Amino acid sequence: MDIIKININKIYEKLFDTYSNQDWWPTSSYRKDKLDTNYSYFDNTYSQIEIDRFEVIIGAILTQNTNWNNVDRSLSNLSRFTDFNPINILNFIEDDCDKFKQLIRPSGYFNQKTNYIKNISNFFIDLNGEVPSRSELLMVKGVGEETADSILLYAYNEKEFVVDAYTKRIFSYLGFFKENSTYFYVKKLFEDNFNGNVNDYKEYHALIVEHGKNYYRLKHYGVKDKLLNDYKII
DNA sequence: AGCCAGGCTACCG
DNA sequence: CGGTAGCATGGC
Repeated sequence: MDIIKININKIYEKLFDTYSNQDWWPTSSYRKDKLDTNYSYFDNTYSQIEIDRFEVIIGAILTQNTNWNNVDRSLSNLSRFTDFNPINILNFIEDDCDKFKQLIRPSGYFNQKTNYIKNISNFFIDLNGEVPSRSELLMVKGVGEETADSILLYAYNEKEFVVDAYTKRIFSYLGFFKENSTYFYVKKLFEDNFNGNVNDYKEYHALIVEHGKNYYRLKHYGVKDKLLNDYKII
């Protein structure tokens, strides 16, 4: 058996034992505000399942290079004024773009992200309930590799491993690949070696982020990471 | 009081 | 191709 395969699976167990489950999507931590009837457009076309999906998708856009605490407030606002219905969102942006930007202001880059949300809303509507392919998602301006995989994994339960900055920092530090490895290389490494199911994929990514926050911020890269020291690939 | 967040696009050489 | 400026707020 390959040491890489063994350790990638062991690290998952170790992280899970240490941090327990992370309670990410689809369980949202933020407070869902009651719909504001003055601004809601009351579209009823979408089932709750679809709305839940889209809520994850919006979160995936808003959290790009942004702390989840900030995203939280934006999601609260969007819940209140649009109920995460893509039609309501598009109508809202059309109606009062500046106010929409204020809704998502807490999560930063609000000009860019307003456009991204407009794009993904149109894309989602055009899907008509179909599961998007990865390459289709990547054609949406505002959706890059990590966001595409996050959407597929957390909104659609597709078995796609999500690679983020922490994944690269932690596992390059541990010697699994060089720091500049491509997204695709790292993704494949995990998908070829990790034995987990879809839910384990969700958990693994969340655990990596949690561990990264503790030991792999830019200033103290890997410093004091005794937790994973045993799994270093020389 | 700086760093830094669950990145992406556009543009550069 | 690979590398990087710009985007923006809030938390610690």
